[in-house]
Amino acid sequence: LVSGSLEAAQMTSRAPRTRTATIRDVAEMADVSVATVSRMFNASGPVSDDARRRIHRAARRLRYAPNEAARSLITRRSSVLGVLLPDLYGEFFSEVIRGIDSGARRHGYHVLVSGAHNDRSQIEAALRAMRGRVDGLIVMSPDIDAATLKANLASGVPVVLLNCDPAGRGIDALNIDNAAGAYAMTRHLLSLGHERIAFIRGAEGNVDAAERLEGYRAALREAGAEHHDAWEPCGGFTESGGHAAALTLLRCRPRPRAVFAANDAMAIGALSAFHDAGVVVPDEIAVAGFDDIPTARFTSPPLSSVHVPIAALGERAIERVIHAITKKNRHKRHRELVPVTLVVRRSCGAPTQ
Amino acid sequence: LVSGSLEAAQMTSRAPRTRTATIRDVAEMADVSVATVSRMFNASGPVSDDARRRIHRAARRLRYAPNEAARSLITRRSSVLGVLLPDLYGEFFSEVIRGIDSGARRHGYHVLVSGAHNDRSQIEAALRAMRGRVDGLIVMSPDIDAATLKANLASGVPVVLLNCDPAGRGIDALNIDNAAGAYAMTRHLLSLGHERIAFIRGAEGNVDAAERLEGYRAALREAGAEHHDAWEPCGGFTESGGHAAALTLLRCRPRPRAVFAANDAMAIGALSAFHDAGVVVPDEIAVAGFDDIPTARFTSPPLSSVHVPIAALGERAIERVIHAITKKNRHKRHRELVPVTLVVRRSCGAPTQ
DNA sequence: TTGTAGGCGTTATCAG
DNA sequence: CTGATAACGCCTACAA
Repeated sequence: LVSGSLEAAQMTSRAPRTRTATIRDVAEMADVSVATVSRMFNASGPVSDDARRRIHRAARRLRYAPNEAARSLITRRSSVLGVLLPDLYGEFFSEVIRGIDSGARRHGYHVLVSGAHNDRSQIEAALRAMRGRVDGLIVMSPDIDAATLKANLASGVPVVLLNCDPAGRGIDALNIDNAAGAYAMTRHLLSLGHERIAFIRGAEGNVDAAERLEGYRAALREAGAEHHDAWEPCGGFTESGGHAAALTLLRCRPRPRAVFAANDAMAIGALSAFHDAGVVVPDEIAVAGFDDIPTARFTSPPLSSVHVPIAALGERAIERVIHAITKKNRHKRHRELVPVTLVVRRSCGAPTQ
Repeated sequence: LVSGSLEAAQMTSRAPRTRTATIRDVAEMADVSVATVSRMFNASGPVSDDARRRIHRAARRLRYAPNEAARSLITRRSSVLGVLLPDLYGEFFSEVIRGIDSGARRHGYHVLVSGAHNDRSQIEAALRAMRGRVDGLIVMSPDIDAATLKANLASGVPVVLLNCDPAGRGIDALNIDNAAGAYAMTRHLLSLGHERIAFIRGAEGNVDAAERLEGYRAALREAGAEHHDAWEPCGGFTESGGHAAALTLLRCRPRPRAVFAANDAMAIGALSAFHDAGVVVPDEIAVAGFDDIPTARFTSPPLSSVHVPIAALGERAIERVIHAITKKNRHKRHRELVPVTLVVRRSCGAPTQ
């Protein structure tokens, strides 16, 4: 009974705000029809200055905000873009998201993220859950195939594949120019006179990892340089993986003169392993990475790397989805390669810098 | 005319999928009422095995997925949680998001992110845009005040402040135990015999930065250790800021014997500065950081740091919002401190390890 | 166990 | 310039 009366008191004290205001409330208070209110909020038709003023005042007093669910029910668009992520690789991931977010904001979209999908069933579940909540989708899960995508997507939702195997035709794809980057870095290492160059591979089954490996091999092949399978340990894209791989490499005979890691995290792990083993970089062994994450310029020695405009990648992806949403018909689907550049610092033993 | 007939042909070939299926289509094909279909999908009432089978089949053939907009219009919930982020600090940020995402997923929620808000008006815009699209909110913008929050939020949307100034009463807050962590690390440095300890401050106006500074000062004061204002340069939480601050410190007389950075990124910048200057860590100067990001164990020398369970922080935040959503009434709003631990590696010159 | 019908809050199409 | 009013797709009493 006591609690009952307390409740009643509370109800009374804040009675006017018991329900969030609707367009109808605003219309009533401003003494116009809901249609007029709607027209004003969407700039979708003429509204007299007088009505405009009254509506504005009423809306502010009622703290009115349109119900987005109702809007998108009739509009058939949510202004939300979905982003499907793989297991996240530290700084690389955070940069991509930053780019995606800023791009989306600039175009008036929101971002719905869903990360850490390992197996296929999880991806399918995420895909289904996004259905109907998003106007477009950016997919970054390397191991998804076009068929799965099509099967679990609401037909008509534009998709852009980011860093995925673009094998499935008919889907927009955006990729880093991994092969060219790895090729260029390997050539650079070769040009420095390092003959025996090892490579620390990225995650198994990852497209970026595979393409980078390919670029490395192509450069070596072309130069007719020495090469052994043992010089290609896998580091899984993590610092600890790179550390372990570097230790393996140290035991190789002949020992490689340079180590090119498929990403910076692994290169950092390798740097630490060499340091602990008392092997001096770059004098005894040169090191290079891929991605050029912010930390790269602050390792000891500073890390040479292949610069990837990570945030720009995210922004570009956003632009592609939005383009697909806007001009849904007759826009050609194609693969786009984002160019990379070499950043030479001290870890690779180049004379300058 | 030609194009007209082409169009017609296309329409014919894919006529059945011209419009995404609704619950009504499923009901018709399964020869039941929409109510029965709804009951089955929401497990909100009895459905005979026979009907169940037919509905299931129809839904699959039609590739039916409920329209979320319509659902949340009537249900008044979207199963979406909003996350408001500040400018993003690399790895720290990506770890938090990972925790948030995994926590949300486990509870059947989606995550709508919105990042990089600097000034107040941007925050307000983001807040307003989230209105009505989210069931709850996690706010990580340090410079937002409770009043702004209340003014721009739909009333009734639960909020959890993450790493923000919890000054505003009546709002849930989750904070790292910054003071205790900084205090403990400073004590540790002191116990190692380092008398002159400098501190690289984080971003201006950031709560974490302020609390960490406070912990450092408290320990120094308590020990009666030497202290100069010049020993507290600001590094803005970035690697390059830490680098610059370290250079400043090197010019101090007397020169500090240890440097405690308010986060690991700055500590890494400092490490690099000392290395370049030929100052050996930890022999000539000890270094310690805060956060214990993954990279910390791979710097040279490995970085001593205050370990923050970053991902766990995100998960905990999710649990708090969801709790608030579920038992909206009578749940006490309070501040919660996440405990931190000391991780001693080689950079601080401790004898072991 | 099932079906009917009345909203949920907006937008959009018409007449005025 | 303005106002009725019909959707949008779904949930949920209530009745059968």
